[in-house]
Amino acid sequence: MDKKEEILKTALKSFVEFGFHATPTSKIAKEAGVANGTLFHYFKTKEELILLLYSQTKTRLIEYLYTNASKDESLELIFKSIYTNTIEWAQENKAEFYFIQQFSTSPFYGLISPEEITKQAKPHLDFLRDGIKAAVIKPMPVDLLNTLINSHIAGINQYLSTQEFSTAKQKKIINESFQLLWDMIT
Amino acid sequence: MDKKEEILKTALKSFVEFGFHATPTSKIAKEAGVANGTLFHYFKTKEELILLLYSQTKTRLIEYLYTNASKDESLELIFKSIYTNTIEWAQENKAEFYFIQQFSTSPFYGLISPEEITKQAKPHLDFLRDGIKAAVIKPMPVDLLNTLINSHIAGINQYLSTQEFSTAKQKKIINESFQLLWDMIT
DNA sequence: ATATTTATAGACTGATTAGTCAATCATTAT
DNA sequence: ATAATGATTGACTAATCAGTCTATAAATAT
Repeated sequence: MDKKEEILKTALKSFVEFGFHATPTSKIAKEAGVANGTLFHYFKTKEELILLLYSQTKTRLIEYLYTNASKDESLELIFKSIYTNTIEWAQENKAEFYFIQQFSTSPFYGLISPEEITKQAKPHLDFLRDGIKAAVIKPMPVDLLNTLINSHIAGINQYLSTQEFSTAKQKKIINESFQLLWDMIT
Repeated sequence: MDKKEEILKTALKSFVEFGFHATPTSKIAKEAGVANGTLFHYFKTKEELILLLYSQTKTRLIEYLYTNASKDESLELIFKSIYTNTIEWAQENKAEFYFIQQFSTSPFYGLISPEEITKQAKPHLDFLRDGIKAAVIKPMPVDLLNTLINSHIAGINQYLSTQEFSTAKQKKIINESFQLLWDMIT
């Protein structure tokens, strides 16, 4: 029904499989079941489509992370919830997570405005600042902390993706690696 | 003089700036100061050029890491040497390091043979196995360890690249973050 | 009912691209 | 010296691509 969403969904899949420029707009349109011109009705340019796809996907991830993070719990439990949520989302939305990484290490990333980057990082940075204020997390630059945490999660996710683990084994790895990270930053 | 090297060098710069497909072979040839046909004399296809560029760059990085790693020192000192060497290389060869990351999160990565991936990871995995045998490093899957270490380094490098630090400040960050990593895995 | 706006279609275009090819130039071997 | 091999050139091509354009259909407003 919603052709715009259909185009975005199809584009993401194809971008992940073939890359941005190796994915013609004509192919996206065809696989989305719309005409060539329809794609350009919803997106002025291919670049606009790519940029929106990134912003949308990244925003959806961040929104997911903070859904069931009740503020009553301890800092550690909240952090663990965000941590496991990220990996959970990445595992359940492999293409989307991979797309974010692919985009972030592509020249397109330079086209994202600093405001948007700041805005997307804000929830994490605020949380880390709280943790430092409460003397739970080590006093370090929050940017550095955030980068280390993100990298750690990317690494775990890569490890979980390259090999096939049972759900139980997977949970064990996530728990243990969380403990490593938590010990590192506290 | 060496046109092949000149083509590779030019291609890397352009790939980093514009992306793989947004960099025409004609432009690479022009900027390398050779004719269009010359490029295809050295590389059968553009893909071959891209793949060789990755293998070569990755190999050069790995070779650099193990140059001044004398085996007389303690495991910690050897590890620290490899750690700082990686960040040093990444800082001094920003385009090359960025290219490796860009390539690794692109569909091209799937074209690298498993043998080559295994071969490139071997030095690191061997080292980690030694560390576990010597009861210095925590007993965990070496693949997981390696992924965590690589991600950590990628993170630190990103942090150092996005902001401008004095050499002294930079050294301090590297030392402190190494300690975090070392404590985490031992 | 009628007018206006929005959605959809797909043929078309101008520009660009990877790769070819036939022809020289340079180097090395005989 | 001569032959043979490899390096280099740049014009050329067949294919492809992003984006345009005109025409209709559908939805919405008046």
